[in-house]
Amino acid sequence: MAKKDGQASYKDTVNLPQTDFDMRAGLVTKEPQWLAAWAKQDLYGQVRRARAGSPRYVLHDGPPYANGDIHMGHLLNKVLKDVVVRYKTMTGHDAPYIPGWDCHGLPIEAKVMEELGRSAGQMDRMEIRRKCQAYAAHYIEVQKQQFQRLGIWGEFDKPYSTMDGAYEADVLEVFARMVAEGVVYRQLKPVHWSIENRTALADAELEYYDRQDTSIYVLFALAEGQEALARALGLKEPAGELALMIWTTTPWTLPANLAVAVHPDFEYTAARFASPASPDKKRYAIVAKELAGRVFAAAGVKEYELIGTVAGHRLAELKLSYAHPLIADKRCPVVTANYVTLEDGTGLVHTAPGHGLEDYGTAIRTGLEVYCPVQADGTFDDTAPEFLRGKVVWEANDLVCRRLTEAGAMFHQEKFTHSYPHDWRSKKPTIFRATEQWFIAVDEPLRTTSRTLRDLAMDVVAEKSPVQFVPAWGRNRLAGMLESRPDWCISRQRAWGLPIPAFVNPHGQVLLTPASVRAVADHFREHGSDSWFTATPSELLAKWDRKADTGYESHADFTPAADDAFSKAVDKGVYGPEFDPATLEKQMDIFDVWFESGSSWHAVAEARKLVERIPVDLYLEGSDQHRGWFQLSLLPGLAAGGRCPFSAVLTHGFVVDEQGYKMSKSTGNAVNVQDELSKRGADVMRLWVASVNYQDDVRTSDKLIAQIEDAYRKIRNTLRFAMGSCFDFSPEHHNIQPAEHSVDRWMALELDRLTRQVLDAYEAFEFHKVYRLIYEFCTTQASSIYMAAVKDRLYCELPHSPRRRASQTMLHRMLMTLTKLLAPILPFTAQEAWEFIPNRPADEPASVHLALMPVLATDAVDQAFEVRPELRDAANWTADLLQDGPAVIWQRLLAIRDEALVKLEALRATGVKNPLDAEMVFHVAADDEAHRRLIELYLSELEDLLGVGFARLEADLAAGSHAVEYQALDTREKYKRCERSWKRRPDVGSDAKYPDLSARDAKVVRALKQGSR
RNA sequence: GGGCUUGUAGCUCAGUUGGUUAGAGCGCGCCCCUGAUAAGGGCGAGGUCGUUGGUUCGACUCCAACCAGGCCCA
Repeated sequence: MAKKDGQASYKDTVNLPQTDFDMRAGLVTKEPQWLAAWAKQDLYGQVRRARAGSPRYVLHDGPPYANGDIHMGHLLNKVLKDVVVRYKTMTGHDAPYIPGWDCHGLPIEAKVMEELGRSAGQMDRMEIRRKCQAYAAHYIEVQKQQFQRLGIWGEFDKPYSTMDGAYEADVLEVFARMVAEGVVYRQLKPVHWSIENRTALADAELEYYDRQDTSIYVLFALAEGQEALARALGLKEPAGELALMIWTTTPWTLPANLAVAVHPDFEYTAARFASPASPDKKRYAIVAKELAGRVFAAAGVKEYELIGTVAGHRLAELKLSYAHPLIADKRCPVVTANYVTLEDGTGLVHTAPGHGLEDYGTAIRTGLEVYCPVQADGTFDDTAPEFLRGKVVWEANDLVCRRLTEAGAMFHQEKFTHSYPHDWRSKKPTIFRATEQWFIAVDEPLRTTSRTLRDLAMDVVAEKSPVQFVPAWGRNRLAGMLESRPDWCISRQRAWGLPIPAFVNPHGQVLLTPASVRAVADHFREHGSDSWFTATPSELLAKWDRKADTGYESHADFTPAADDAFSKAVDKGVYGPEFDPATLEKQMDIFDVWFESGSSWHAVAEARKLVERIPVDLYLEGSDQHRGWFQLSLLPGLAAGGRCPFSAVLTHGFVVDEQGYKMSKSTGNAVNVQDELSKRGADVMRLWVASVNYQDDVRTSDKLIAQIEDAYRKIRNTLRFAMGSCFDFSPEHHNIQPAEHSVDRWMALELDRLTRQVLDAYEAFEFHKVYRLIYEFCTTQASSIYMAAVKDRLYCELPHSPRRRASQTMLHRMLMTLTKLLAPILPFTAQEAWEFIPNRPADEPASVHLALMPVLATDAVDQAFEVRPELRDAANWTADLLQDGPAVIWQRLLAIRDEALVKLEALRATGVKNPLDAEMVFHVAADDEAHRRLIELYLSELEDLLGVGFARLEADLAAGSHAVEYQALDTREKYKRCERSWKRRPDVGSDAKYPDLSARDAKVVRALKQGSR
């Protein structure tokens, strides 16, 4: 048919988009290729060199733990960091990023021990350490690959690792400074202890099994304050003995009893009863009123009488003391404690600070000694009552019970079964036993500032502090923890870690001075911390000048707290004079891993010269790190670095499932990073990260990520269409400023608006705003409105026509802008797009990652949006509404577009499926100059914005009307169709030579014919 | 149990100092285009703003309690 031929021939005269930028991303296969290419050309190195000398921006990496594959939490954290680093780089900063790994610690050691199984018992520390070292090294490599696959940029060739000798030496330097500040001390503290393996155990190493024990109710006879108590209770005559009744399931801890704890708010009463031991003698037992019934029922005592009540805090205030039931002449006090409950026992709690964490806390609070008569092998030492010395705690149970019965102190005993912690390796029951531990004092003045660590830390989180918290509540959360935190226990009794470089002399005195620590640090720097286990003290202290070391003297005035237990530990010889390396012995404690990572501000940021001195610009971690890395970097930073290590802290929430529940392997709701990655590619995952508001917990599932993939495609296709439309365009030769009343002008404004809002959002770390802004721009402004509108001129106008070139100018600018704005989030796609942008300006670098973010003409956006409020109401529009900012005029035009589209939709229902088969008539009143002029000026643009074949204006409404009325008409009978532009218009056929073309198209085809001759 | 924190359409997010029928994009449904085509466009239906009280002329917005999540502790 002739018609078909005509179509075919005109198609050759139309400027259809051309591009090789694939519609389908193929990220899964392409991304590894990009990575390989970038590695080959050392693109990261190029970027760093390009920014050398520029203002620094340092995001200091908090080290993930080197075990296992990365999970969604890692992905979230690392991508956020990468977006920050890339954005800062693109705003002209030199933004180095040194990724790190936390290597020491129990999870790896436990895993290694588990894998080794039974043979573990036979291994020495060095064997364990070597296995752990290999394990950590393996996962550093694994995670390094996985992070890089996500497009994370950084010094992956030279990452930091906490098991590196130089790093370890730098941690010790931080420690040495803290020793010099006088905040490091040693003190007893109860820990889970395995008698079998003579070692402290971590919670993870405990297994709970049922065990039968003896539970006993014991009467502690009052020694002092009987009368006062009798009065308080309202007893007429204390015609018998008053005693405090306690309950315990570990009789062997009674020798270490130092106090009885009561709850300040509970009511206590005196229960008069006939003692089974001496039925004729009346005794009064003090118990919590609410528990009295249960206690006597348990003992089978039916006859008793409750007399009077007294509040717990009164009991403490009365200065009572009781006679220790096992130790002659020993008197112990009544203290208060909030952890006392009414669930079990008597409401009075046997307190042995050497054998329980809560008891220990009470001891610290009330000044009790942390007394532990039980030795490492589970036997009692010589400070214990004679009948127990040398006996293991398990046999002591019966001995103690017998002694209590003999003394008439046993009220009742019974066997019972409970869940009890056992050593996971020996499967034997564990005990709580106080051992010497190292601490950082938070309430001792530093020697150089005379202020305590807690005070300094509270300054950092104070309202007026310059340290920035994103989101702001991070400040609060950190403050709450710092306010109430106890001294930091930094020692662990494990193999896989950095040794605390303390030595003991034959007198039992400990050597630990800034100089001795630094000497060991020197040794570690060269040989690694393994040398602690292989070298002799003399070798380790080779660089220590014993005579010159006055470190211990400088601590002569160190009297932390008016606390007996504390002073005693110091007196025990933390700093003593007699230290000959030849006679010293190494101590085997290692550091809490938090001390190692908490020193990274020095071991990395300062040691690697990222900054001359802290603070760095940003720490960015999950919200759990308020207790972890944020806090435990802050303390060493303040003590050893003299200041807070960070200028800003950014926190993100946790990755949870679609319903908002935490992800776990057991419930099977976890999203697997590798699966998603191999299905969708890194850029999709990165876009997901950017799309969520990380300040809260972020929900995810395969379904939700699939939705993000749709968004990715939309963005990609927006770029693609713009690229295709610019195939014959070069900004250098063809740039044309948008015509005054063109939709290009609007696009220019929209691009400026987008750019400013996106850059603002990046600055505020609000990446989900970046995402939303760009995405909505692509769907609405670019795709739905602009590109649809300018298609006709791009396709049908003469290639060099100003009308077409002006739109290409905008599209090209859009390409450059969008690609740059997207680059921090979609590094792969942005680079790919960058290379496909036709005729990139010569002053732009070969890689988008070397480029700088677009710069905005100042306040152009504001001016464009300037509006006079009185003109908001259409009834007030006058001719000078055209004096408003162009963005405001365009708001009105787009409103007109919306209303007209509804009419068009209605017309569609009558059979006009294609808008090109319709014409839009705008009706206004002749005296409504505002609307008349507006539509007149923009009539051709409205035609394209609506996608109709033809648009016209009629000033035929009643005078005084300020409305626009829309009429969508079917033109299939009325006008002929232009076979080139497919528009139905009155001017089709006006050129006799081209009867099937509109005037514009006839002119274009004529020109093309001439041109080709 | 405590500290911090979150709860607006199926999803991701907006909702300005409390003020008319709570918005956007996606998804979904219906339709169109076939010169962005494993693309593009139009229209439409979806919300008792976690619940319950309270303050107020008026509350998604302020207060309280509760419910359900999350992190960290105990």
